[in-house]
Parts: sequence; structure tokens; C-alpha cells
Amino acid sequence: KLINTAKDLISASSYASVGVAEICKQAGVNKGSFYHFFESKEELGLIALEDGCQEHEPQLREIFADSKTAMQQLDTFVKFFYEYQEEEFDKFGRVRGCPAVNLGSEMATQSQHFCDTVNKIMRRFDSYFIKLAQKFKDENLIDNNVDVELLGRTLHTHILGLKIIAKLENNPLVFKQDLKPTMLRILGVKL
Amino acid sequence: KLINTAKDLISASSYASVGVAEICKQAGVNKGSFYHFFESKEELGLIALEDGCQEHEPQLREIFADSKTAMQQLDTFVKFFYEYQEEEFDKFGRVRGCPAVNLGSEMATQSQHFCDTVNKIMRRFDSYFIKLAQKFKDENLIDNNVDVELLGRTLHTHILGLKIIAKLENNPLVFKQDLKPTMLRILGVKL
DNA sequence: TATAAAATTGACCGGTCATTCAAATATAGA
DNA sequence: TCTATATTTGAATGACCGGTCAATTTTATA
Repeated sequence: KLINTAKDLISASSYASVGVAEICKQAGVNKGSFYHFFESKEELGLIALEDGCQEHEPQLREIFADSKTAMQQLDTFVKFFYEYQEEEFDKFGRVRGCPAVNLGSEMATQSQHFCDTVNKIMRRFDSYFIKLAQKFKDENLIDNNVDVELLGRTLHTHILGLKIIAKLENNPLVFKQDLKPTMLRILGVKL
Repeated sequence: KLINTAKDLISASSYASVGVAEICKQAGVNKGSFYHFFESKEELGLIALEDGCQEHEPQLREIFADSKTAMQQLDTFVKFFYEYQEEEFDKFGRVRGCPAVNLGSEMATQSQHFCDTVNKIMRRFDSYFIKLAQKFKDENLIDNNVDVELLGRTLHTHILGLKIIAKLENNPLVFKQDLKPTMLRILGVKL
């Protein structure tokens, strides 16, 4: 309960702006109990971060399933991504972007633990896009001399940038029209 | 002095983690004096943010000078960008990414003022890249049916993503090899 | 030099922060 | 039922937060 509350509250504003007291109150738990289960706010933050990202792994595995063609994977991803962000926007009235990146951006210079954890998560997400790029290459849809690792990371990097922009503008539509054509453009898909 | 100290301290960690007292101490000013010149921490933050971004305008205007060809502009930008980030890395031992985005990402959900200001800055930066894309189009280096506004924003978005990654990995090399080829790829420059 | 305005000082405020703790209560195993 | 362990309680801690203020000093003007 504490972990889920922390996920919600922190991703709704920021790590620093959410106090232990607020998390406890929202979760219906006393502060003493909090420190019985977690040794610090940081520990809870790290666990909530990791937990929140693991949540999406099943969906991601499905989206990037090997049985799908490259283009099917891309289409499913774009569709899922947009619908998820819209859903969140409707629910919270806010585009929250990427909680991991938000936390990483806030804490990178203050806590090595957060920095390391976020980097690990980033690399995990990278791998899905590298696999996607590899698929495009295998299907001969892109230049055969291309570096799929770089391409995958570039796709992911671009999506991070998009999430930041969408969060700042608080506008999920940013994803709707532009994402797929831009991804195809980065991949250099022959039409 | 307060503004410059605020710029340094905030971009070195985060808005929330830097207190008014610390800014004053570092600037050699008393708290009372602080509130003689600024009515709140937020006001100083906003001014420091705006000020820090204005600083780069002359260089940007030079980089994207109309007299240069599209490819020259891109080359100069990439070179300047990398050298600047390296310089900062050497000086502070840290890739700080984009202060505006860092602040925006931290404060977007907490202060409409910060959100608005950062968005304004983002749109200003967008315009340089839109002009660059237009230049590429004018010189017939890219598809003539392309939407230069989208293209410019996409370039900028990608760079924001790169800065985040570089900050998280604290590695300015992220910019070195990949930036130019990726920008050309996004632009779809005919080789 | 007289005077009004601007700037500086540093103590002070109420509130919030993460964290601690001793005591009370609930739970589970023998 | 007895006992040891896990959990819960909520008040207390000291540090720090942004912000205030009356008194003082500096500066500029005339």
C-alpha cells in the first residue's frame, strides 16, 4: 500500500515535494510503521520506482513479441503508448511523462542510487527498441549497414524527449500524429 | 550575484534541494537582502531560468546565421553543442543536461509559472531548428513535401532526449558520435 | 551638510522535513 | 495458554524550510 501510494504521489508531483507524512496519511499508515518496513524515504522511492517500471514489462513483452512483424510491433507500440498516456491524462488531468526519467532528472545529481537504478531501467527499455530495430533490419526494411544498437537507443531517446515535451505542454496529443512517422523516419524505413 | 548563484546551484542539483539560505550564503548576501530584491524564491528561480537561457541566444543566432548553408549550420551546432557540454563536464564533473528542462520536469506539476516559462523557452529553441529544417528544404537537401515545423520540433525533441540520457549517464560522449548522423537521419537528408 | 530613499543586517517566525523511540497491541508457534 | 516475534501507535526530536521585520547603515540628492 505504501509502495503504490508513493508511486502515485511522487509521479504526480516530484520526489522532494512529497513527504513521508503525506505518503503515510494517504496510505492509512502511521509514520512509525513506515520506518518499520522501510529504512528510509529513499529506500521506498527506489522500490516504488523499480516496481512501477516492472509493471509494464508484461505489456512490453507482448507488444514486442517475436511472432509479430517489425511493422506490427511498431504499430502496436504506438497505439498502446498513445492510449496509455491519454488514459493517464483523463484520470489525473496531467501528462506525467516517464516517472523514471522524472525521478532520474530530479535526483541524478543528488543520489547515486537513484541514478544507477534509473540507468538500469533505461537500458532495459533500450533493449526493446534495439530488438525492434533488429527486426526491421532482418526484414530488409532498412539499410543493412546500420547499427541497430544505436538505432534502438535513438528511438528510445526520442521517445523520452517526446514525453518531456508532452509533460511540459500537458498535452498527450503530442504523441498522436507525430510518433509513428518520426519513428519510421529515424529508422529510415524504405517505403 | 544572487541570480548567477541561483543558476549555478539549482542547475547543479535541483530547485527543491537548494534553499534560499544556501543561495544567500554562496552569494555573500543576507536573507533580508534577498527579500529586498526578490519577493520569493520562485521569482528568483524564474528570473535565473530566463536569464540562463537568454545567455545562449547570441551564440545560437551566430550558429544559425542565415549566411551559412544548412549543412554548415548543422555542423557548427553539433560542434558547439558537444564542446559546451564537455566544457561543463570538465568544470563541474557533471553533465547538467538542459537546466530549463530539468527545472520544467521538476516543477511542471507544481508551479504553472515555471511550466509556462519553460514552454516559452522551448518554443524559442524550437524556432532555431525549424529554421534549420527550412534551410535544408530550401537547399533541396530533403524531401520537398515535408513539414518543416514538425521536423524542427522533432530535432529539438531528440536533443532534449539526448541531454537527459547524457545527464543520467553523466557522460558527454553521448553527444559526440551520434548526434550529427542522427540529426541527418531525422531530417532525411539525401546523401 | 541635511535628508530621504535604498540597501543591509541578523534575529526570529511558524511550519514541515525525515527520522526515532518506547510503549502498546496483534499475531503465530509450541 | 504461554511466549516470542511482528506490527502498530503517536508523540517527540532537531534540523531546515521560506519568509518577516524592526533596526541599522549606506547611498544619493539637494
